[in-house]
Amino acid sequence: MMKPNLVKSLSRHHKLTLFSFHTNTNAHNIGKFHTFNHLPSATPTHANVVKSGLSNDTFTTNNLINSYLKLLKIDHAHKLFDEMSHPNVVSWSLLMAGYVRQGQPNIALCLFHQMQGTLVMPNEFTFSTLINACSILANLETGRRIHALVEVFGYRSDLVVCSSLIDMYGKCNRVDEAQMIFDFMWVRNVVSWTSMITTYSQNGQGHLALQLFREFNHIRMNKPNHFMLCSAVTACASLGRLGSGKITHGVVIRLGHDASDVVASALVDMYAKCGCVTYSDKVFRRIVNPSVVPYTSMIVGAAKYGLGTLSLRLFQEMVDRRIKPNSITFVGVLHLFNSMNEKYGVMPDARHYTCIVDMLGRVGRIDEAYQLAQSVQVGSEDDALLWGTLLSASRLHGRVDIAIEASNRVIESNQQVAAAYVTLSNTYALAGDWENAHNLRSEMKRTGVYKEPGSSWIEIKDSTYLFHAGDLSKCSQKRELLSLLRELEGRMKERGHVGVTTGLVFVDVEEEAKEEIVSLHSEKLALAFGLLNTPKGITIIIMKNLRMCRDCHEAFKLISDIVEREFVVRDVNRFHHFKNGSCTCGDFW
DNA sequence: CTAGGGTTAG
Repeated sequence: MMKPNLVKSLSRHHKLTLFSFHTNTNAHNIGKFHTFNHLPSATPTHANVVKSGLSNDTFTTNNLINSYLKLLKIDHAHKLFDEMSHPNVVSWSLLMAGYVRQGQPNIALCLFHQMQGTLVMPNEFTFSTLINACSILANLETGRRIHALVEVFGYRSDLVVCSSLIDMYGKCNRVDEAQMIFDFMWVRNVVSWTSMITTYSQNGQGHLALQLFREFNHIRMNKPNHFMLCSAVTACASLGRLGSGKITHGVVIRLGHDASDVVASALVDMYAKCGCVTYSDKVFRRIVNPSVVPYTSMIVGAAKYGLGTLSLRLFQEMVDRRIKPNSITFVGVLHLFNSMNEKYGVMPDARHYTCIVDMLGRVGRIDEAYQLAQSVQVGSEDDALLWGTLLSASRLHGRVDIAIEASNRVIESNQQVAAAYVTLSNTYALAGDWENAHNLRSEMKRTGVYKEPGSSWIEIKDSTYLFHAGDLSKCSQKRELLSLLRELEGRMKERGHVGVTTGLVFVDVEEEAKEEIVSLHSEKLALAFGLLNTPKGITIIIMKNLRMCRDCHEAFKLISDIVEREFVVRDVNRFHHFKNGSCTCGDFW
């Protein structure tokens, strides 16, 4: 391998020698690079060097830097750069992009800082690289500063710069700002459309993502590529829209993108989230070398539908195939919590502890859950999740004492405050302490804390039906619902579910006054039901609060038996937490 | 000679 410093020093001090050096030695090395690294344009061509070597030192060195970067030798590249007497904007941009690609976007930003101390002016390449760095870091503050410079230097209409800006704002959860850029663009291409669709999709705006996706297809400027299709499929997944998901799957196949592993992974996840684990499996089995991502989707999907054995089998299969599970995989297989660090070297963090608290809490081991929550040091951002989880478990098991403590911790975190109030109030109500329940409600009213009502929806044929929690007023068949529930209870008893409580529990607190919570088994798993008629007169039941629980699955199967029809159930109490920010939406409890 | 989009969780 040639020594860059040698090339450099020769080029600086012995310019005449440079010619012969490159002619003889470097030509040989070019051949080597080519052969060993399969990077056709990784090295400067002989012609480039000859043409510019004597007169343009910067150009030559840039070519060498570029070669080193393509060979992932960033240290060599940086060294060359440091030795340059006149690095230009290309030299700077090259190095910044190299660091971003290498996973060190912070260094790229530092380099820009250094660059600002020189007379070299940034160009559109520099900006798109820097914006990309901010996007990866989800560093909104710096992103905005660079955006300002984009305006100052007159690159606001550059297509690539705008696409990066959309992406950056999207990754920082600033949908409005991303949309502003998109709306003001004069020229757009597939990438800019994809950036916008992805921004919607990743920020809980699946409807807008699908709307924009449809619009793109409607104007027929171009066919969607695998990037765009991925985001569209993800949007369907987040909405639980099986119908749209199937249509998008059709588009994927027609456009020949079904061989893309990433698209296939998105499809696997979409079907799992829409409740069709069978379809997930079909798509999954077509992936020749599935990565940890589709495996995780399958494992989590199976676990959510109570198919614990399948979930664990998939996990075992994954491990057997030497695919390394990551921290997300473990969220789906918490049973293996203890082997996380020992066997796989993944340190459990706040998210995993929250899941354990959830698991202990659900089965009624509240005190252990409480102890664990207390012992874990998590960042303040994760506090709401951790203590909110404990709070809902306390409500489930009527532990007013822990509920008070947990809700205080949630309120202190300043996130999900309204939900904490409601849950605490409901805990009081369930314990028969109506006075405190009402006091809390009045307190909320007085201080203007408002809780968004939770909702569920179900997709049947081409229509989506929406229900609000507890709102059975539009349900014309309340009586049928009740008799159906009785039947369910009876059948569950037949299958050996002892300790089934009969009847309905009314939680009488204002908005949720009419919410009926049905205790279906000894662990007081509360399932709220909605009911509707399909055009064909078939009864469909919607279950709220479906969780990872064997009994849920049992109930689910029973309902399937009764309605004898494929249907989709969505877990509506979902909690969004976006990749790069602390933005939350949806209804956690 | 330099730049931009995608998949897994809670």
